Amino acid sequence: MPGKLLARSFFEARPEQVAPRLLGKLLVHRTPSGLLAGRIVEVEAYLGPHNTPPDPAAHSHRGPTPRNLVLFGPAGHAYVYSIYGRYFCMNITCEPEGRAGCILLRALEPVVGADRMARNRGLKMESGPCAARELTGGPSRLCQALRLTRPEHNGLDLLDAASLLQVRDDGVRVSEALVTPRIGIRHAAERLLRFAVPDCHCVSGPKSVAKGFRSARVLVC
DNA sequence: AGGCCGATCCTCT
DNA sequence: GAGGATCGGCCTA
Repeated sequence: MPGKLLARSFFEARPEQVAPRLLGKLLVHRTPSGLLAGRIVEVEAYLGPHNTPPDPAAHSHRGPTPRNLVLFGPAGHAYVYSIYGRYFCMNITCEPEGRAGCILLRALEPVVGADRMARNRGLKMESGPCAARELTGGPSRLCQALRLTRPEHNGLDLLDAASLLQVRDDGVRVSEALVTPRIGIRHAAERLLRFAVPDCHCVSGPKSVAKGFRSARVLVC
């Protein structure tokens, strides 16, 4: 297994603070047929209802429901939900237990098992820099590539050595992050809560968004 | 390169 | 009963 597990305290903080620091970390899935791993290169922060101003784009906006209950539990767990009847998206919970807040994973860079990810996505294995974006560039694409589903993975502890799904730190540091509005939402569409590795060819969205047109760069502390 | 559209179904009101 | 943190195909240019 590459790298080491992260401390719970890493995630027991505000999502907008955790999100940029999550860039460069590994998402590792131990499947029956082998290890799948990708480096996190694009994320979005979604804020819990205790915040002022509130975040109407967040699933936790109107308080706990059967679907979003995991968001109000302890930090460092997987929140996986289904969308548009066909896809899944994966988040990591933040904030101390009792408060909601999470980080949506929007893109990975394939690290281990790219050939199997391509098969999981129903793609032929091509070479070149364009392939990675099609493989794991997008919140539902990365779930498909790593075989992540709500029934199997929602609520899993990502910081437990025994867990099949983990977030790990292999020492790679991302010093700078691109900050832009979040993608694909109706409410609070102007807030700068999307964070991406600058100039990464794996990030999702239209090219203008991917390249960070009209965005800011911040140092990651 | 960008915009529109349909697929498809779960969740909450 | 409506709408959604998406994707891929097809259209225009």
